Amino acid sequence: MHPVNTKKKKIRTMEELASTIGISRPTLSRYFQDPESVSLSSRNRIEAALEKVDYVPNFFATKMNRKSTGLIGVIVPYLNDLFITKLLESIEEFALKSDYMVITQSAHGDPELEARAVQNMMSMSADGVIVAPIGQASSLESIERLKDELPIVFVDSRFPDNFHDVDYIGTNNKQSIALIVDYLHRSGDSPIFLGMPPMNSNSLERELAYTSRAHELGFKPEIIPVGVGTPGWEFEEYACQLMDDHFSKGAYIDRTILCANDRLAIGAIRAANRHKLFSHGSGDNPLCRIAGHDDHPLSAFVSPALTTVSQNTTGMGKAAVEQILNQIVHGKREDQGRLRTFDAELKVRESA
Amino acid sequence: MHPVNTKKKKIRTMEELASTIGISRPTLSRYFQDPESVSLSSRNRIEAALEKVDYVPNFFATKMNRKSTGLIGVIVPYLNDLFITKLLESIEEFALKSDYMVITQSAHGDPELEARAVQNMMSMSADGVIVAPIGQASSLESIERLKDELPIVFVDSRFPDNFHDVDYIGTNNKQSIALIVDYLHRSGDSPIFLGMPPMNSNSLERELAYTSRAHELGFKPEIIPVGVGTPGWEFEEYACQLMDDHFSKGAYIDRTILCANDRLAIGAIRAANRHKLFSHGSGDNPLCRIAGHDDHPLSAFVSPALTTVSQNTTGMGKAAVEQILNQIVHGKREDQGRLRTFDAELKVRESA
DNA sequence: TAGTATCTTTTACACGCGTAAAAATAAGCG
DNA sequence: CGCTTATTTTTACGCGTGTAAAAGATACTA
Repeated sequence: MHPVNTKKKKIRTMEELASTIGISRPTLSRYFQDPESVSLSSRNRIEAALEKVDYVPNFFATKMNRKSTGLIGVIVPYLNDLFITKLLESIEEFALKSDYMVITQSAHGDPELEARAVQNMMSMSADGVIVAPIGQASSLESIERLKDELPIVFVDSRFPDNFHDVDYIGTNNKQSIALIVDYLHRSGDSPIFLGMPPMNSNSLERELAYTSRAHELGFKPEIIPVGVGTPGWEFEEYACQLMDDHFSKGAYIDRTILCANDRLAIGAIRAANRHKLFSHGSGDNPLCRIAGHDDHPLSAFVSPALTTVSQNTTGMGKAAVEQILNQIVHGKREDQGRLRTFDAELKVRESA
Repeated sequence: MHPVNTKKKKIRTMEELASTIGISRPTLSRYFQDPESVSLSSRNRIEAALEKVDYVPNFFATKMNRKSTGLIGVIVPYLNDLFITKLLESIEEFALKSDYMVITQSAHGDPELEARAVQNMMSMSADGVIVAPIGQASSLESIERLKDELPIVFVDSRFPDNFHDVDYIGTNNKQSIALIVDYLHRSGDSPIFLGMPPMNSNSLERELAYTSRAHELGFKPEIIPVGVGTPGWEFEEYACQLMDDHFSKGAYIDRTILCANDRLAIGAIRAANRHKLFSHGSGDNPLCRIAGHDDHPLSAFVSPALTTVSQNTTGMGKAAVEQILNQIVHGKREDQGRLRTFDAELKVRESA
């Protein structure tokens, strides 16, 4: 009737489609898995029919009776963090390039939900799972079961004590922290360290890397004591309040503060601005300096723009996919998981 | 052997589990769907067995032959935006409360991927789909097909011209813009408007709301001309460059700028800071004022802290789930989709 | 042209579970 | 204790597709 917006004929099953084309269903099935696996004449007839028809294969039926589901699961600790979402986008990009579909589940910071996500992955028999764990509060038993059942890769954060046989993709905290510590040390006052709440492996690794580098450079490491109470995931708020308290008492106001990540740094900068620690003096001689870690997408837009080191999220996402595909293809798991850590790059801006 | 970390016996199918318990598989099946639907004695035997055993039902098989899959699909335009991720978390929270599982697919700003996401949702026969469309570039045909097949709800952004029969959850832009315009107007200079690239319905609605309110208040609306070139999704960068250009020429440096969203405002504030438009004069008398829209999680942490209006993301997520559940339960779709728009709240901070 | 090797399609069965209908069991009642 | 009814379990079938094995078609050789 209407030349435009013509409704195509709705076809529900492959059987139906096969009979309207006049071939057998298995032939059609093989076409969908690989168009080359069918003779040219069949291929042409199928493709001609697909033009005039509205058919979507049933997801469940296609995955059900198959050795490989073509699914890569991704479990993230939460979504409200641009570092995580950048990583996620990168993972999806590279998984898609290898014709894998990505199923993402966020734990929303809750170990129970993380355990449920693990269950879902096993239930869907994903070909492999990329896990950015919540951290210390993670449901270790469930992740351990996941490990026994499916290929897995840790990304961003890991468990130092267990899981030695699991591949890990992350930042080379030793290198990245040394990079920024060196810069701060040579460009001015030696830095003190504002850690993040001890939630995942990065917390500890970065603090240790800072201490170690301080010793190497010959200055005394100094860690800002964290407040009481559980800080939760709102790093900006946490750091802002903590530093606001300190600054109010006159503490640390003329120091160089290295923050364990950019979100903390953004909070700290906010606190410093409130106390006018940057605009002090008419010239370009601020009282304090603040640096971060990650190169958060917004770190260039706060004022003063945050000096930091950039994590290679794209590389990490790509590597995570590579590692999981490697396990999927080669099957065997080594006794010792492969570690791939990425070096960071210095991003000197204004805050230090 | 080891008292701790005992590996439970791995059971692969329901059949297997049923036979080890000594009951029939359908009884077990009914237990998993509703433990109450099984006699107490059977229930006890099943639960006792489940303690000693490691069994996860097959996801695909459970969803396959069922009228309702218990899945709610969510299609988002991209993930690198904290407004979107907050919305997503809220949607997941409320979906979970109703025992639905959420499947999220990001289009990564790409209409082709959005179309693929739509296909996936149909392929999985989700019970309903919540769509935050890319915007004008969206693959309209595919969304239209989705609409014909499954219950859907638009959230955040919609298509004004078509889809009158689709439910919509969003911000009451008319109210929210009026709120901030009124505030700016009465507290100082009348605002000029920095729009976002015309990508989704909010772009146009907010600009119109601004113009309309200006007329009502009796001042002349003024819209900052957008630069050439396609701005992409990096709003901060876009606004920062645009305003940096303007400020360099001395344009708008003493004006009140209302930005269509916080990400633009954060970019604009950055540009203003570069030109020292806030720190001008020793007192609290900045040259320019900047306001935003959304209450982005980081807007309180830039300096000056961003004055804005807050979108009720929690309410919107909850409403989206409610609407989709409503469609799922009652089935019938009205000729006219239900619109639920949420009023915003004024957040006066420092930037205006 | 018969015979053999190769490529393609079809037949037949499987996957793990949901669910309606049939069978079995339990409960209630005179 | 026999009969009826309510409850629970089991039998039997189906979901939409993948895939191995059988059948068929085609090409190539002698």
